[in-house]
Parts: sequence; structure tokens; C-alpha cells
Amino acid sequence: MPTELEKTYSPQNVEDRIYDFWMKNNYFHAEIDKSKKPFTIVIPPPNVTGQLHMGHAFDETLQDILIRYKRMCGYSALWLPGTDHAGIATQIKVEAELREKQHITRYDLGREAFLERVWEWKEQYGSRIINQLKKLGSSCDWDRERFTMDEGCSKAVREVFVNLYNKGLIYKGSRIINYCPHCKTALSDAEVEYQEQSGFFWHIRYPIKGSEEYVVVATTRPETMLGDTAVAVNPQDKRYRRLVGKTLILPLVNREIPVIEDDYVDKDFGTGCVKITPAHDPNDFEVGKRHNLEEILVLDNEAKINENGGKYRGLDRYEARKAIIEDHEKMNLIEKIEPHIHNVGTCYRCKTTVEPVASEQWFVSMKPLAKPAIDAVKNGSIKFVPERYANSYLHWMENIRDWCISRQLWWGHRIPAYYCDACGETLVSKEHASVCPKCGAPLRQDEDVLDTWFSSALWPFSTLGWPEKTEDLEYFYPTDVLVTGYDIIPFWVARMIFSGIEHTGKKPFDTVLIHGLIRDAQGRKFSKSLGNGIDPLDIINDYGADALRFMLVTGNSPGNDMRFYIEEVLAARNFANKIWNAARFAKTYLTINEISLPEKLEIEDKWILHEYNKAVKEIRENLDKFELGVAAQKIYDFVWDKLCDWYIELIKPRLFETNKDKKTNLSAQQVLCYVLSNTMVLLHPFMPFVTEEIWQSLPHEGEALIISKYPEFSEKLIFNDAAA
RNA sequence: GGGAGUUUAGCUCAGCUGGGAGAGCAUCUGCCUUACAAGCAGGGGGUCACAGGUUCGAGCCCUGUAACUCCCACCA
Repeated sequence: MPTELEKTYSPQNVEDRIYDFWMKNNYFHAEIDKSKKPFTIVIPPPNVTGQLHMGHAFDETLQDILIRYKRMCGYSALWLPGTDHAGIATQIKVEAELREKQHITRYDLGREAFLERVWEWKEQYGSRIINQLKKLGSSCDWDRERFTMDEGCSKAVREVFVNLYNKGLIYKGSRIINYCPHCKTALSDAEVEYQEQSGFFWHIRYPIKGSEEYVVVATTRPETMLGDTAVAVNPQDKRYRRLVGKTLILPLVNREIPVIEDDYVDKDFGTGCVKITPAHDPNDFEVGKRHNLEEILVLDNEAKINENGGKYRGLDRYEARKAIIEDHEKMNLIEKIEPHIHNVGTCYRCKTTVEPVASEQWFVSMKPLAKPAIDAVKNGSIKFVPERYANSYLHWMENIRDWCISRQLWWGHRIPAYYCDACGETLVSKEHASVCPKCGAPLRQDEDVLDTWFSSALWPFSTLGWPEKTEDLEYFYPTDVLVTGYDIIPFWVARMIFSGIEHTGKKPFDTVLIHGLIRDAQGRKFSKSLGNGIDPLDIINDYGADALRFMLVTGNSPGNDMRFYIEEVLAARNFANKIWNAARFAKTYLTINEISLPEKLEIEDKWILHEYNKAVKEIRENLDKFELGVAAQKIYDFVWDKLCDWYIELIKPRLFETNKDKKTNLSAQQVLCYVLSNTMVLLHPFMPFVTEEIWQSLPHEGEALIISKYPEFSEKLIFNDAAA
């Protein structure tokens, strides 16, 4: 500890040393202590191969403030850290590296060798994000760090899968799923983002068999007509009643398809005649089921036309679209072409337009699981902060459809289903199985892996040891607060809630604290393609973690987006320096070496103590209701305005008088030291580094600020003006 | 087609069981005063989107309007 404080605060000289000090003394570790109440936060696990971005920095800062606050309030506060294997994201990265460095695909390596490569990658980069979290000052219990694919979490995944399967809540079936041709896998509905795109509405003539007549259907995706197996009209539509039951000749492939009637058709939209492609459209799929229509798949796994597409085979879906239109034009089968704006689903990872495709996949049956998860929020057992996000949660849950959980990837939890090709048996098992229990033939495990979010959904309890009945689980679960952005309520929050209730019988957390997004100075999202990213680590290097943290949490209210302004970082940096200099000033005049209050207080002493107590009250109240931004503002005002601009200025004459009246000099020292030291405690959750450094350099009781007691609001220290 | 959010000082944002209109940055004036120029003292700047309503009193509650943003939704 330097005895002389520098004139300006240099976080570079302090932060790593202080963090090491905390680590060495194990202050982040949460013990099971029955005499204390537990307070638990599980971290939203960042992608194991990812890098810290501003969104993480914000999310982690909020959690660290809460956990430090609660730790200082005497809770056994556990902040459980970990990382996510991030199925698609990670696999894509490794595949990209293979392509660039060795010009090979994962298929060239084979499954086993490829997975080895991903594990190597994970070992290489997995610690990066963890170290970056530490730079921020995150007081996670690193002894408990977890990974979604570690042994325990994987065991929990298999347990859940098998349990749900046995309850009939996981099933395998053929449905229309969203298929990403770039990632080459199925996606869940939540993983599809809709974008408005301008396209065309092609009106195409389908000739009626044995007639010169034709019907006109309108479509936005002409390439799918290769898979048409009917044309449907509305039963109420008088225009087309005479056509029902007639046979059409599907141009291009000369397939004979019937005209059917179905209520699904809106007679006022398009031409009132709808081409039915059961294998490539969710509605058509349902119509097909009702009318026993054949499902003809026309795209392969790269979204190229397959063998069912006749002469178009091998063409990319858009090339095929173009060719098909041209061919129809040649045959004079285009009635008209209208510009059309429609919503197109895209992959949330790679933004490729997804293709609806009929496919055999695994699903979680959502309706029975959603019910209790809806109730838990409706009856207030789980609270959203701010409350309005409960609405989006409820809306999503109430309209939920079955969750497609299988992914055609290699990196992830392999589906614990085994097939016997000899007798057709399907076995779903927690343990690896190699022999068919029925016929003894060798078993073949399902090739697919589970959606990444399947394991994330179990995170609050799998990380505490579930399905074992561990002491950790008993003590720390349910967790208290979950802190995350509004953008992953459907992906993650909703799934944790129903999973927690279903598998542990308890809600996974009491409160969901939702925050907004950090945007750039123009209000745009940070994104790689815009190149507008700001690396939080650069900010930390230049201005200190405390400044970054304070900036992120100031002037922000729960659930709202905020813009990142470097000017605000500077303001926060200046604030750290302000406190630093207040301490530096105090040290210059301090002759005492312990903390105590004098018996006789001057009026300004009473005033500052009163203000301090007011600040404690207000800050605690705001922290308790998750208004961290307001709490930060309150402490800023107290420190800068009340303590520095007024109190310190007021007591200068007393401090400077060394001879005449030692008593007022001494009492000023005592009060200043008392207030300053206690202010560090108040401020510590927000700016942990600078406060710890200052606290230790002043007279103090105890070994470290991080574990000192957060001040309670105390009546006896109220000094009102009348009394003074 | 539904739902939500936002609209307060030049900029970014706080504020709200209804009674003082605020902060940071920017700007202007004067200060290198022995903690801090990353600072100090002081100043200017706002019909709190618009129109109605409730109230003794409204940025805050109610009704409507407008603009921007986001989420959800299978209309081919």
C-alpha cells in the first residue's frame, strides 16, 4: 500500500493488485452457512469462445453490484459463474478455421476428430472470457465455475431428457421446422428472426386437365411449386366451387394434383386459390394432413433442388426460382407479377433466410409445461423488474408451440436416444447403451445434438449439482435474482422457469431483473458488421474498471436501452478521482489512526452525519428495488456535493488550526475519517477497486472493505436542524 | 394484424403514492485558492411531444392525436 497517494488516481496501479488480494483471501467464495441467509445469482453464461462486449460488461456490473451489496449486508452471497458451449456459434467458428487453415470441412475430419478440435478450441479460448470478467472486478465464486458441457451439466441434460420422454413430453415427429441452409440445421421458432423483404407475388396459371382453362394461384416462393400436391380454395368461395374435385396439371413436372377445399384459405387474399406444398409450408403441412396429401420434399440440406425437382435438380433455391419463372413465361403461364412485401424468416446466428421444411425432429411438448410457468408469474411468485416484461413473457408462453430441440450439429449434448436397426426398437437412456435390450443387436445413437438452450434452461439448478440432492442445491436454490437483457426472455428466461418448476418443483429464481441494450452514440446496436464496437477492455485500460462500471450504471433505469458515450466514462473517471483526492486530502491532515466519533459535534458535523444517513437510507432503498441507476446518482451527489464541496470546505479552518483548539481539530478529523470510510462502504459495490484501495489506506477496522458491513440506516445518527 | 416502450435543457438521460423541474456533458463569466484544472465559485438555457379531461394543484393520473423504436404473429 503506498503511503503517499498520487495526485491523480491511476487504476492501472491498483486494480490487478486489489483483485489478486481478493482472490488470495478467497473473499468471493460463498460458504454454506446456516446462520446466514443465502443470496444467489447465477451468471448468464457467456459463450465459451466469446469475447467480452459492452453488453456483458453491463450485465456483469449489475450483478456484481447486487452481489457485493448483499455480501456486505451479511448474506452468504453466491455469484455462480460459468460458460455456455454455444452449439451453433462455436461450431461455426471452428468450421471456419478448418476452412481457412486446412481447406477442409468437418465431414473431412469426421465426427470424433472434429469434436476433438472443438474441445481444443474450447481449452484455448475458454479462459479468455473468464479473465475478462475478472478485469471488470466480478466477484464470482470461481471455485464453482461451470460449463454447460461439463460432466455434471451433461448428466442433468440426460436426466431431463429421459424424464420428459418418459412422461411423454418429449417426442420425435415429422413437422415443418425452420431449416437454416447455411448452418445446416433445424432451428426453433425462437431462433428465427423475421425481416421485411420486398419480393414478388407471382400469379401462375395451373392448367385444368382436359380443358383449355386454368386456375391462377399466387405465390411468393415459386420454387416450392415443384412440391405442390394440391390447390385449395375456400368452401364458401362461389367463384371456384365448380372446380373442386377437378384435376390440375402442375406445370414443369406434369403432376396431376386435385383442387380441394379448406377453411384455411382466405378467399379475399391473392387469387383465392392456394397452392398446397405440404413439405415446405407449415400451413400447407396442416392442410396436407387433413386431406391426406403426399408430402414431396424438393430441397436438399443445402437448399438446392433435390431429385424430386426434375430438370431443376442441383439448382440453388433462388436460381431455381428464376429458372422456373422464366420457363413459365415461355409457356405463357404467368398471369401477372406484383411487387410484394413480406416477412421472411432468417437465422438468428447467420441471418440466412430459413427454409420451412418437413423434417423428422425431436420436440418438447410445451403446453403442459407452460401452464405452471405462466401461473408462477401471474401469481407473483416470480417477479419481473420492470413489471412490463412479465407481459411479453406471458404473451410468449401463452402462445407457445412445441419446441424443436434437435440440431443437426456435432457440438453439443448428443441426444440420448438409441435405435435398433434390427428390430426397430427405440431406447432413450441416461446411460450410454450399445446393445438392444429386445433383440441384442447393436444400437445406433441418434446423430443429432440438443439445442444449446436446452442445457441453458437447466443452468440455475444443474450448476448447483442437480439431479443429485447436494447441499449447495439445498442451500442456494432457488436463486434470488436473474439479471439479463430483454432480448433473451423467450430463449432463456422462459425456459428456465418451466424447467425449474418441472424438474425441481421450485421456481428457479424470485426476481428477473431485465436490462436494456447498450448502443453506440448514434443509438445503433453494436455489431461486427457496422464495426462500431467498443471494447470494454480498452475502456478499462484507459479509464479503469470503476469508471466503466459507474458509467454503465448511471443514468439508466431498468429495462431501458442506453447509449455509450465516452464523455460519460470521463465523468465517472473524474468521480473516482474526486474520491481519491478527498481521501488524499484527509490523509494529509489525519493524526488519528482509528475510527470513532467525537462526543461533541459541531453543527457541520451533525449536518454531514445527517446527510450521510439520508444517503444510506436512499441508496439502500433503491438497491433493494433494483434502481441501481438512482442509487448511483444518490451516492454521486452525496460524495461530490455534500461531502466534498461543503463539508470538507467547512472543516478546513478546523483542520488547519493546529495549536489553538486541538479539540475541534481532532473532532473534525474523527468525523471526516468516519464519514469517508463509511462512504467507501456505500460506494464499494459500484466502484470496488478505488474504494478498497482508499479504505485500506485510511484507519479501518477489519481486513478488507469487500467483507465489511454495509451501513444500516440508523435513527440515532439523525441530527435534525432544530436539535442542532 | 396485435402488444409494448419512448417523447423532459443544445446532446445523452434521470425524476413520478400528483405540490422544488433535475444530473452529466456542452456553453458563458471569474478563478492554477496549500485534496482534486480529471478542479473551484457563479450564470444562461425547458409552455416536461400535442389536444382535451380529473384535481386546490399534473412532466407524473384519465382520454385521444402524432412521431420514433422494439417485440410478437403461418395469410399463400
